Amino acid sequence: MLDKAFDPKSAEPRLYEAWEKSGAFKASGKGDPFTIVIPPPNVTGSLHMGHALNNTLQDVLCRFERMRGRSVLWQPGTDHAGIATQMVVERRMAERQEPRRTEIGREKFLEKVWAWKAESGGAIIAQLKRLGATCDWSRERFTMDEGLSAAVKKVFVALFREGLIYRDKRLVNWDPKLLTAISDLEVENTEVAGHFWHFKYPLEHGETYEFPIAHDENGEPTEWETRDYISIATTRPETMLGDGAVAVHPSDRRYAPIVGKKCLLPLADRYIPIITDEYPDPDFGSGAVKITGAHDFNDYKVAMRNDIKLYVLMDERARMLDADYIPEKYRGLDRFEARKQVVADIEERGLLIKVEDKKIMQPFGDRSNVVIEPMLTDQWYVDAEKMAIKAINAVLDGKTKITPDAWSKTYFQWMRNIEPWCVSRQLWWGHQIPAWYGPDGHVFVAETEEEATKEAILRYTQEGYSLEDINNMRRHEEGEAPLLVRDEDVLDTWFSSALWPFSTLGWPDETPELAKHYPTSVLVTAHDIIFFWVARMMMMGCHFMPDVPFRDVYIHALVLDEKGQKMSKSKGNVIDPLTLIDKYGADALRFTLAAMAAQGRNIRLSEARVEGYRNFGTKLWNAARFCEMNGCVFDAAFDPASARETLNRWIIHEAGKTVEEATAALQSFRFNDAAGAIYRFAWNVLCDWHIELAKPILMGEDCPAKEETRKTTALVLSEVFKLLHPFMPFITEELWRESASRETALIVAPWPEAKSLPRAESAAAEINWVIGLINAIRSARAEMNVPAGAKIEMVAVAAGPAPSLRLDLHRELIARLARLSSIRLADAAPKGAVQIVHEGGIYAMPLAGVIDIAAEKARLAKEIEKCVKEIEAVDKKMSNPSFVERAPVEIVEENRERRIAFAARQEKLAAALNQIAEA
RNA sequence: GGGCGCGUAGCUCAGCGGUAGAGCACUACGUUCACACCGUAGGGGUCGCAGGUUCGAACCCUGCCGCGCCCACCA
Repeated sequence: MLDKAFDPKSAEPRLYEAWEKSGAFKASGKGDPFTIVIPPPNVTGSLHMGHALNNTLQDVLCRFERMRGRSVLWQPGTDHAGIATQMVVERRMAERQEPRRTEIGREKFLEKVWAWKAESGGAIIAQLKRLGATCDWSRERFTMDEGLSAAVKKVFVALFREGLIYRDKRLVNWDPKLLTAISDLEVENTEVAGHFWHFKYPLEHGETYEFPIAHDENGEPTEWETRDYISIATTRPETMLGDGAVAVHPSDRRYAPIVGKKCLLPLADRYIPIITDEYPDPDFGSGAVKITGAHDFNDYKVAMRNDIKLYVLMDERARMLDADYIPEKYRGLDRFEARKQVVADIEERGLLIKVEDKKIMQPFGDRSNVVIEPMLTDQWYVDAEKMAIKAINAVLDGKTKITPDAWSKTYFQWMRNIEPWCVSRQLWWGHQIPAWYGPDGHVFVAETEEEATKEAILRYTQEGYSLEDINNMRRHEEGEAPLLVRDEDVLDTWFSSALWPFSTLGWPDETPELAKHYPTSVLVTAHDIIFFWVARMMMMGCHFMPDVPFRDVYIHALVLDEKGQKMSKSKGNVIDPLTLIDKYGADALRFTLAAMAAQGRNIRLSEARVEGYRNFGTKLWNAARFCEMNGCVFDAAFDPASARETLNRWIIHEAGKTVEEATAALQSFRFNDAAGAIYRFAWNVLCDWHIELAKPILMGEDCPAKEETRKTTALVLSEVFKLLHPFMPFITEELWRESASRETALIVAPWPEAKSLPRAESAAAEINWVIGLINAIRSARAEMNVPAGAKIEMVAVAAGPAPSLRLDLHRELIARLARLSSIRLADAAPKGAVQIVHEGGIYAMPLAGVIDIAAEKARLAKEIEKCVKEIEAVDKKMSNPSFVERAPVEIVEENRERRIAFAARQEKLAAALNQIAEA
């Protein structure tokens, strides 16, 4: 006996445990493999709404495919999240007033991180389970576990040997708070209020030139002033101390007289050349640009092109260096203090022309939120441009399909303009780069130190060193030291994530899982990590594997808050999915997310919607209770094709249509369409009509029709459980178990097949006629203010043989649902009756004395008005010759029929109006 | 500066070439033996604006207005 309502709190953990124990999450069976690798959440993380959506959709697909008999592997795991995790642990150490990481050293620190991971790293996994995620937890991986580390090493070494990974000294995005380089993607450019300072750089030897200050309409100069300086503008005055030149555009005639000469770099008291380069825009600012090659990406390029000296100004914390080219007073100052000082000093010397307020784009570290400083350092790079080629082609050729297709454009755009990927990070938590340096600075890349050492010995031997020399190399003044010193840096977290689709399956070993499940079927993710992750998996997968990492990429929405803002911890606008699960159950949250996951659109989550879908679950629960109370028990031996009753054939027909619709939608990732179709069928068709229409039979005398109806109803309800299971796994599984004795759990039950639910168009037409009539009667009753409880008589006027038969067949149903006391046939409508027109028939309800003549007149007039409007619309179309000529025949025919139907209806209504007017 | 997306019922959103839809909210009625987390009936939209294409446009095209996102080196 079913309880009064479903209790998610007690049922969910119980059901989940049963599924897991049963081995349902394992990729067994002989079906076609269906594989999804989970976007590994950060070990530091907890489940947010984005995860909830992402994993709901993956779980919907996995459950759907599992029921369709495929051998489903949903590969789970977590990401070590280098920067984030290191930050979390360091913060915790600080809170506990423990020694800093630099004080305890690398090894001790890493022990602490591992300890932390062991202690609280599993939180998000538990939360995924609460959502109902059917990952194969026995295969859980971590990006820093042994197997994945082996994959990382192998990939790094291979790419290095192929020349696709290299070490280079160039400008990188430096995070002065986290003290590491970061990639372009980890920089967030934000517009901030800044200033634009205009400085004079005096010319050498007090030289002067004529600078045009007014022009005629042709742009010819008309007025000049004599200048002994060149005017430059900057948003970062402190960097002037590192200027190596001033550049102007070669076509800029204003500066032609002084090109090639030198100007004084104030404060630094150096002379720097005035050069030409294509970079300066003559129409912007003064047209002259100070070139600070070591602290600006553009300037760096100019400096490289023109062989301009670079002056590194700052240390790793962005404090001014103690360097001989920096005046003493600035040394040791923070860059922002230095800025103030520089401006003050320039002004004091009378070299400040003006200061403008200006909005500027400033780069911030996405983790640290401090201003990123371009710094000249040695880092490791992946030659992304070369690796992108195969990845681009794979999508072009359709080997990987991105859905919605609009995102492939974004993918291409980024891939085609890709920059070298800086993969080294000056952190401790992560995959330490497998590179070792010899005494002469030569780098040896190998999977192990032994191999690197072997290589080193080989190289030095070939260079003519004897074994003894090599041994001597190991000796420092202090004594024994290793020949090679390992690179301290670790790899970008995304480097290991990029290998996820094959590293989790066992690569580089040739495991059975790899053979069976690669390429994976679909990657489900949000668009904000297309660059970070999808693109890089494509590059790595296409390079190291014989095929693409996934056949489909499904890009889903971002979940936003009610104001349409991205949820973020810093904004404090996060809606916790677990709170919603506690309140409404996991099923309600899942269904809401799926129902709102329309392609190409973001989701603004509203709690009312979750509540609404929780109610849907309850509705289904109650339908099942009804079935239970009325002996509708699932019978595996019952064949829906054997159903004879019209009502049963109709509901089977409708169920078949729904199966088709939901299946097609799920196959093409239209989650919202699938959810909507199932919802409408379950509530608006099965509950609202079938169950209501079935009541008289179910509650009547025992007979074959009753037995068939019981079995049909139970069967259709079972089909709903199946269809709904991917979306609402808990409540459907519970009902599945409670409503019949079954051989298998719902989670592994076969997905419904449309072909086993035969269509019955004539039955559908008949039942729809009944439904329509009931609707019409109800509507008229309400409008005539007939009390809901009152039973009234109905007279079918001059009904033809077909409607008469239908009326006769469904007399009891119609009477019950429309609250009629009797139904009889007559040749004319009785006086003082409300008359309705349904599919050409007139149905009158005599309301002797009760009827409000004026109200009935108004009602009929309103109905007639509707017909007139429809007819007018059709006439307008039909009277247009080109419509009849050019529109498809079936459209024209449809309109013709429409006209006939409405005209007939209007005629009947008019007759009714006429009659009532006489009365 | 490029690129993408969005403006449809009070709110959150489907629909994207042939009769305007859902959930929530709202109004009226309802103790019908599954369900008030319910039922029945109903109100509510010139589908951002202006042009164009088409027999026909919420849907395609162009422009404009408003909003959002991504990328980018204007010092």
